[in-house]
Amino acid sequence: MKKSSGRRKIEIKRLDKNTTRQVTFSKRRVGLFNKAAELSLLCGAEIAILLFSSRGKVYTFGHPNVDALLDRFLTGNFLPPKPAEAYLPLPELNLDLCKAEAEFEIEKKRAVERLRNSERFWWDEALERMRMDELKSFRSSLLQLRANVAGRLEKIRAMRMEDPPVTPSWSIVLGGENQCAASFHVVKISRLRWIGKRRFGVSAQHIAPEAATCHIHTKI
Amino acid sequence: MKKSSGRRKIEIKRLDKNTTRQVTFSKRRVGLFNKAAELSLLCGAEIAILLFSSRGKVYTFGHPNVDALLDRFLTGNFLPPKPAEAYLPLPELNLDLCKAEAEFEIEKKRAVERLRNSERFWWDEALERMRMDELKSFRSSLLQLRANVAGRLEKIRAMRMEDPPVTPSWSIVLGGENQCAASFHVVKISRLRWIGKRRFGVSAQHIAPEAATCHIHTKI
DNA sequence: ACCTATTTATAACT
DNA sequence: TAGTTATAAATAGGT
Repeated sequence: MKKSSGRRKIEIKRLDKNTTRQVTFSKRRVGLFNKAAELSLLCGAEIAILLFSSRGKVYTFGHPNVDALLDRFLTGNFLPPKPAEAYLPLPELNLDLCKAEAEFEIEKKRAVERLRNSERFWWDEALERMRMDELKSFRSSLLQLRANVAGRLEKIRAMRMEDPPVTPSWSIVLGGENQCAASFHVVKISRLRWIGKRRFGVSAQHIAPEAATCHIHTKI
Repeated sequence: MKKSSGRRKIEIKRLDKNTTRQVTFSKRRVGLFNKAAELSLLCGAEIAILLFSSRGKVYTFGHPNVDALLDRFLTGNFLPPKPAEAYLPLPELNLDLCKAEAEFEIEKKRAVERLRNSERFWWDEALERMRMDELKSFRSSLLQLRANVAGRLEKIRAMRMEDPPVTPSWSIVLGGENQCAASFHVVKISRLRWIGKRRFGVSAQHIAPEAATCHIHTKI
């Protein structure tokens, strides 16, 4: 005699029964995070997942961890930070690098001024227009940003302490960070169907209104 | 005669062969995003996935879209914005709300000043200390933040236009946003094994060094 | 890209 | 929430 009717095919649409929906959420959440973990390990990829349940709980998955990946995404530093050794300039580049130092300092001063003058503008103006709730959100964003900046500065400082650079510190910048900080943009926005097809970019008439968008970002 | 040897079991560890790794990445990426889409649709959950390939490409999945969810996560607004109707104050609360209006305006002015005076400080100081690469990252963060703020303001404005509020606009704030903006914290940090077990919180001796951490955030 | 033998995930039930 | 089992779905290796 059968002990279970076994798995049955279901339609992929909102589960109406409350208990079923909750059980399915738990099971599939674990399944999703396992898939993410496997992908990460098999292919050396890094993944962050933010999962908001309909009842306001948030589950996150991250390899190596969520915050670093969010930070990388928001700041556009899409490549993982490499070990400091990777940033040592090749000998034959040393001359160029030394020549660049002076220009670099000037460029930096200009950048600071640009930020001061242009970026501060919208901020002042926006503050006036915000309502209280908007102010609160904005403040949270700022705090987050401050934490990110502080964290990054501290990390860099710590690195300098324990690993005194043989090359001038800005050479690390030129050799590595600049490369890492290269700009990216979205080259492809395709749409993923909820049901059926296993592929991106299905033809337009197949796209349901609830379709999610899938972005692929690529170095400019 | 067999047309294929069929699927075979593999060990979950980095795939050494380059082509295999790339093919697997593509296939499993699609599989992962489909799982996320199904979970979202079946259970009414919202999901953002950031996937960094080992070669510097970034793939994102988001329902309804990545940016809104990142914003929600970073600002701590974990509950989805409800439709405006949900925010109408109950009749018996109307008196209190009206009384609150005046205080609210004053509170807002104070908040603006606080932001001006305190938040701008670290920014000025930090700018001076940053190196060029740090400036660039910081600028990216600012641009992102500006985009978020602009988007939010615009959305709110659009909502007001097409749906003139019967109640004063700040009542929406009090009734809804405050509730939504409640603080959360991490109540559980469990670890997920890469291989085998399908569950969080495996005992410590089973945790591989490459284990990912899984956070569960809950309302305080 | 497509194919198919298999492995893996999971819906319903306990 | 945890276990069971029949079955649906994903996918490794090959073309």
